[in-house]
Amino acid sequence: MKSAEHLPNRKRMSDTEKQKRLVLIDGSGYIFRAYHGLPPLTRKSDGLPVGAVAGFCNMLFKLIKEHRGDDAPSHLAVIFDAGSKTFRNEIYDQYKAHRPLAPEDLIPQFPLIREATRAFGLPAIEMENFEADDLICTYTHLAKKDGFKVTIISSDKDLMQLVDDDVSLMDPVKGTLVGREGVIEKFGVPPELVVDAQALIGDSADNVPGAPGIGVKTAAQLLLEYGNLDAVLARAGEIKQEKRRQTLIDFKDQILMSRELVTLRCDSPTPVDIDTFILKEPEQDVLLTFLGLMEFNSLAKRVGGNSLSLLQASSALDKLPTAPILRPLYSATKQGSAEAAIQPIHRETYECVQSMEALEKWIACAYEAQVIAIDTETDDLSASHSGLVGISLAVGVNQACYIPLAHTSNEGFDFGDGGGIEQIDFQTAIAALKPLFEDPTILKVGQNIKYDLSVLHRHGIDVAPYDDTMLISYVLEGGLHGHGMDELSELHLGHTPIPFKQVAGSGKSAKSFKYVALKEATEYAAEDADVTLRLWHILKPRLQREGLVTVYETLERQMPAVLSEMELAGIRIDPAILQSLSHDFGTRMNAIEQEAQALVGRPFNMNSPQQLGQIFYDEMQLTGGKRTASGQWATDVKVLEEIAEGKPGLEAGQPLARMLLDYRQMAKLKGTYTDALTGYADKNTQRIHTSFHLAATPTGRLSSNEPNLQNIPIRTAEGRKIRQAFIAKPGHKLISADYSQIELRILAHIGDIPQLKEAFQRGDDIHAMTASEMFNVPMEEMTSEIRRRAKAINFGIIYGISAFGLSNQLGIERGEAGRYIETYFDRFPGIKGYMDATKAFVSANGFVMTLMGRKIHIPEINGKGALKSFAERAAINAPIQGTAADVIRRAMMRMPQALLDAGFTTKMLLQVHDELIFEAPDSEVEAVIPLIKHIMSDATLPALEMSVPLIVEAHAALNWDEAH
DNA sequence: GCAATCACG
DNA sequence: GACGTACGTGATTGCA
Repeated sequence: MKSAEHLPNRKRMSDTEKQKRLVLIDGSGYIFRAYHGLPPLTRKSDGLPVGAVAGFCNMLFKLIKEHRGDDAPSHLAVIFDAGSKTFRNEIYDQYKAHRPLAPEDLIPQFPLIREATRAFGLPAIEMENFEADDLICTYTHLAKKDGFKVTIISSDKDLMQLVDDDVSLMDPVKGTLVGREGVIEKFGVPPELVVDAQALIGDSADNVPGAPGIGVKTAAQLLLEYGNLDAVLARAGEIKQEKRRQTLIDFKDQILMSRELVTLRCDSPTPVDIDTFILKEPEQDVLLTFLGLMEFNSLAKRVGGNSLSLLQASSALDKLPTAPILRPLYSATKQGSAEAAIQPIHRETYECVQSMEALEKWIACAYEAQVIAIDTETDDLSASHSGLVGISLAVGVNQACYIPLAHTSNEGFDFGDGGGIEQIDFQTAIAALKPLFEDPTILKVGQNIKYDLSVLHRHGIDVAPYDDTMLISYVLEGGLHGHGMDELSELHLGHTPIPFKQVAGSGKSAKSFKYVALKEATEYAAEDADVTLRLWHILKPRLQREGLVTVYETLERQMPAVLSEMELAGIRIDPAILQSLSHDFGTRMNAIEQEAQALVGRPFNMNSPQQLGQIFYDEMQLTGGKRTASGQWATDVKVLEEIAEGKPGLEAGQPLARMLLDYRQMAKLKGTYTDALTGYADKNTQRIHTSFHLAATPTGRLSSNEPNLQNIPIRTAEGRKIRQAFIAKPGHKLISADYSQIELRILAHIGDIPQLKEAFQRGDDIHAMTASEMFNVPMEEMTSEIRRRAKAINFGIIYGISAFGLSNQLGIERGEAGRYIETYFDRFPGIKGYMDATKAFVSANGFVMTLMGRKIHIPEINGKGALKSFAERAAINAPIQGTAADVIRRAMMRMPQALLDAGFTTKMLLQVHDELIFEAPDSEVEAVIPLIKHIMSDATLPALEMSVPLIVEAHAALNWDEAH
């Protein structure tokens, strides 16, 4: 064995200078082995997946224990892959392109595993754009120059190219050392020819093409015969076997590229010096704290201590270098963080940063703090267009600053010179902040951070990692109150931040933030960052205490980045179509208005419900009209339709009601859509950029505003014309993919209704099936009217049905509606059971939960009478609507990476509750649709297996109307 | 700033 | 027995 060979050498050296031995561990390989080798373990207190972390810790523990004594390494480091893309993707975009995505429950464990490494007192090394193998190669070369012996622990055969007298490779599975002979055994060539051999052989796992038809044997034979790859290629013409000769000539470029791909780089940047790899015992309290927090109790015992309680562990917390994902968990135990956060606000301590020296000082503080709050100020409210005016940072309680970047005193006349205001050059400041904002070890906290992500992205900064206090609050207290900063500040800090109105004015006198004087701007903006950081200290630890970490991590945290990308992409419209529709609607409205005024005999406002009530009930003397809640005459569609039908007492209003119905429809379409939408379109790109709100609804649904693209007409033929104006850019198609009947499917699953589940599994018409069950009509004899009634009942159930509501919807007697409901409950008893259980649960707890664990608070359940009934219906609806919302969120979070990994450039543009809209190049349409369907259909996996299939329908077309 | 209306899921 | 209702959004308009 190798060690015997080197024994004399080492002994001799140990008299004077001990032989330095470096062990480099391929951490990424370890992760996957740990993950696949263990059952999917989760942390007991909050369900965070930690199986791979546990396996990894066990391996490190074993490794350290085994490497004590005589031939113990003097230096050791664990090397990781930094990301999925490296310089090799620039050489060959298909490199590793067929690799499957990391499993969902493994992703949050990557940062934890780096943390585990540090807790064991070992350096965790990675470098963006390079693979772990490149770093291993680089450090190996450096170490050899320094007189080290190197052992690489990895099962990756690529590393065999590094083996020589001073470098050996250890297979962690078999525990065997691979030396020169081992390499020859594997490749048939010595280590120095491994790269040439791999270039010929290729690698299907990494998608390295190599030379078609040439395998290990042939490669070795060729290389040994000609000496090396260059010689093989140069003398390819001499090869006798015709096919082999032709392959080597035809695929020369591909083989050379393959060699470039498999050659490890020994010149990658090195984040730290080898000296820092010097091996030392782990600090017991730090390691035990980590193991305690991970709740690895048996390993903690083996390491030596009794397992520590979180509180006892807190003294060790500050010694632990913390990765962002773990930091918040530690903070849960930090007495004082949350307490410090409620100290009084001192705005006078905020600093206005006007020089690079000052900015560099703040950036240094930010690195020290590791968790900082950021906030951007802009010249208007639209994240996709507004200009960046300044940035504020908070690094601690009352430690906040504002960095003005584009302020000016030339109000109304922006000469771009700042009007003599002293501020750092815009690009210089951006360049200085970019590394901080993108540093993977610094957690950036924002309040509604989607806005800041969008603004900063347009200046070349991709903020990561981040937390969002608005979303943390939403997870903790959704349904109890709003989640805007001012409201949260009042609630948790008892502090009223300076209202925006106070600094920028409101209404007509409102001015852009760039004209706000620096003193006021600093107080306002720095306070926002200060408050945000304080809120984070108070709210984030509660996620863990209340068992909501997984909900936050899997349903919220990625959404700001996903939505920011969608909003910035926007969707293209054809203004000519909208203008032509506007003109058409306008002409017809005018004609109707003339007619109606002639009929009434005087001018009146067609848009005034009040005047209409007067005309119908005072002047025309109609009887039997309804009134609204506030006592006005009701003139909504329902009432107008009754009048238009000419019911007794209402005949006189018939012609006018018809006119109004037509007028109203067109006024709505023109005013809300055809006129307004063109105004939202970007002049250059003709694209509309909506804003999605993540914390607007109690159920987890998104909302869309400015403009609302979730209520574009579809139900009438006239309305659908508006959808035709939403188009794909040239060479592209829009793809609309929507979940079919998702809420009813979720109801079938939650209520465990056998007939519904079976019908969905068979793919039956669900409303017809319901009708058949309820009304004892065989499917073959189903009429559209009976089916319509059943459909209304199905929807009614989702809304927390009442006889009144159903009778209203179907236009039938209340008693009859009541009998329908009884029949329904009789046929589907599971639904009654779900409704009763939900009512009991919400009464006892004040909230209900979705299948994915999102809490929806319904405080009104403690009210009386109508308020309580209202709350009960909301409680019945919330888990259904909320689970559907969770499902599409999961799909959305996975979609961008899935598209990217599969090599598509298709972009996700819009979400409309159960539908996603994409823009795809024509060449991708056919292949991308199955991927989209797959991501959406399987969105609940692996966390939740539905007993009903989630079916997704998708179509592509040039416009939204035809795609749907 | 609220009420009424109506567009969507 | 009265209450007053279908669940969840956002935009526009009129009117105080």
